[in-house]
Amino acid sequence: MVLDKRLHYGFNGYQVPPMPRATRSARRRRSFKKKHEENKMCAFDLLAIVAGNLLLDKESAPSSSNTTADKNQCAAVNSNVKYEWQDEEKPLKVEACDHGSAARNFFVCGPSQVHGQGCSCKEPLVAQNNLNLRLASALTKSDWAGRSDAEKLGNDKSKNDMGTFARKVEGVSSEYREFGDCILEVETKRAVKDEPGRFGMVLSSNVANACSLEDPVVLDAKPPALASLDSSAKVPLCRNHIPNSSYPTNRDDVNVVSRDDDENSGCSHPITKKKFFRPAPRIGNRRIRKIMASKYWKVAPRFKDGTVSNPDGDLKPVFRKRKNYYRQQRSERLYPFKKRKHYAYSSPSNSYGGMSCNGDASGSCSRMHGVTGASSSFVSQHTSLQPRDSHGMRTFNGGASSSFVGQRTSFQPRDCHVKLRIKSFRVPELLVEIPRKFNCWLIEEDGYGGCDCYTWWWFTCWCTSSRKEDSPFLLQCDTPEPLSRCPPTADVVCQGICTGSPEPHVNNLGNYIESDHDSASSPADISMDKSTNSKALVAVPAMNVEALAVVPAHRNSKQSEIVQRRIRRPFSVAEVEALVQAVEKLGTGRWRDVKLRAFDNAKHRTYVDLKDKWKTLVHTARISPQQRRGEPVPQELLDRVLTTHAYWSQQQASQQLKPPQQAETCLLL
DNA sequence: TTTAGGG
DNA sequence: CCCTAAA
Repeated sequence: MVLDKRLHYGFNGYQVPPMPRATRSARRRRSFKKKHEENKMCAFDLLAIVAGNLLLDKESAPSSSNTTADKNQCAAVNSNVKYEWQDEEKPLKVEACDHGSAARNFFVCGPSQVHGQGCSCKEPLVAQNNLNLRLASALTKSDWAGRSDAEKLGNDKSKNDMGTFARKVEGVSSEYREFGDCILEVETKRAVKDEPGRFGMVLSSNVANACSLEDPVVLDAKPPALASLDSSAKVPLCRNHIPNSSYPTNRDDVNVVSRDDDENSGCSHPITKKKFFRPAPRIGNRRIRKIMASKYWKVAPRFKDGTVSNPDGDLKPVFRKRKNYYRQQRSERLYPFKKRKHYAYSSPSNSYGGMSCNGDASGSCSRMHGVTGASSSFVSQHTSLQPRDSHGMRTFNGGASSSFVGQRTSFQPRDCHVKLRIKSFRVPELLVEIPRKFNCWLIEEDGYGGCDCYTWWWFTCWCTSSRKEDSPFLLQCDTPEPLSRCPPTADVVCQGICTGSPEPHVNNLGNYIESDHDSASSPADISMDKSTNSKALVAVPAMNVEALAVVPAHRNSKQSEIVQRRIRRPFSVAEVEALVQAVEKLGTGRWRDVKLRAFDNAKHRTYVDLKDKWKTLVHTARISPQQRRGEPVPQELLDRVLTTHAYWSQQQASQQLKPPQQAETCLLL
């Protein structure tokens, strides 16, 4: 099915409001900063993905299969793909070329998570709340197997507790994990917190082939699918690394064009390359999930020629397990995000053809928070978009009715279950318009030369404007200019953030879709599918169309209001018991000690939580049993609470009297 | 960072 | 649980 002609592509960025002048104290400033960093995180949560067949332009076939893409260079070429970096003054043009061998799917992802919170590699990826799931490397197992140890080790020989190898590049640690036939790189830790806002796109190919799905795939869109990474998975090493530093820095207009002419199934080839950046996590998550699925599908016959097999049988059971796992993991996280305020930007909903979303809660396929200015569109052949101004993005409004079946946009309860049905479609040409002021790097990651490989193209963009090195989050982006209209739409959402950019171009808040029961937030869902013939590759974004609708940014937007809120986790009786015991011993003014003593292993319980819990316990103990709610706490414990509280209160009172006495004593002596 | 309290 | 003033 050939669907839509256009794909509007837009960017969203979280706009940090100007710091109030009144905010003078360092604490206040830190608080402000922290808050917005978190907001930005949220903003990045939402990504959209677009997948489709990317037919390559034979004409542009690169002359060499070699990749020379220097980070600062203009082009990277491999046997099948060519990228070009043009002069700073010129738009970046990227062409994917293939010689009719492989139909490709591509994903376009939004901005990547920029800030990491120092997550440990020991933790499940799902726990890497703030990290990117970088679908960096995608190697086939065979490819992997064919590598020398040295290659596998790459730059970093360290091995983490998960049995995976990690590497650190630019302050980012990542590890390689095996998924199905692929080796994916997952970012596990980011040391550099203050990085420029970025946009990211990931173009992937051949996924469909790898998955070999005949029918549309219905996936449960679970958000932080990272969890899906099997921690036990054996991790291969990879040599691909993120190039160090030196990103180009002065491109204003970027025009990306992907064209395809062919549709076959084969596989595109791999390319070896560099990645300059980290793709959006969420997307990554989705992506990974999908890939994982393929792992189980392996049992199904796979054909390079594109023959399809239907793995459903195997897939479902697996997914169920995974699902639970995700849920469990997720619950450990801080998800979901709480939407304090959101911009209910809504725009006309688009109809997505070929993609349907079924949610447990009707209309709640996904939830997004503050989405603006993001849109994508598939552009009909040979159409190209050119940036028209320095800030917004241009979009095609005309005539593009997409055939995607969209999800509803309204914000839904977080516990929604999302299912996506993806159908295939072809995208003759893809043009991506990137706002000026953002530099972009096309990153190509690749798989390997086999049919099962995946090829990824990454895009990183960020403000060209100088940012404050020391205070990236202090933004003076208080008056963002309205984005150009981005038609509601689409499947691709790209977000970015403009940190410290004096001239915010993109505005907006983060948006994200939450699609799981337990909730974690999940951005766009991606899934791909494969059709019997190469022509029918599919990719789907799980975004909420309406949510993606572009909304002119308003100066008074409250994007900064989106805040994360931890999931509520009632204390169990056992925890109460432990708390009471600790407080009996330590008193009521040493919550940190209480934490260390009794909840050291409960990372989700902070000393503040314990203090709060004690407070509520005292309250609970004082009220009648009829007034109590929640899991009943044994009266015995409540009695101890009162006793303990009374005791320590008295102690504190007496302590306050002592100092003077002691002083007096000293004086007397 | 912790503590203490209001919300 | 959140938010913050205070220490």
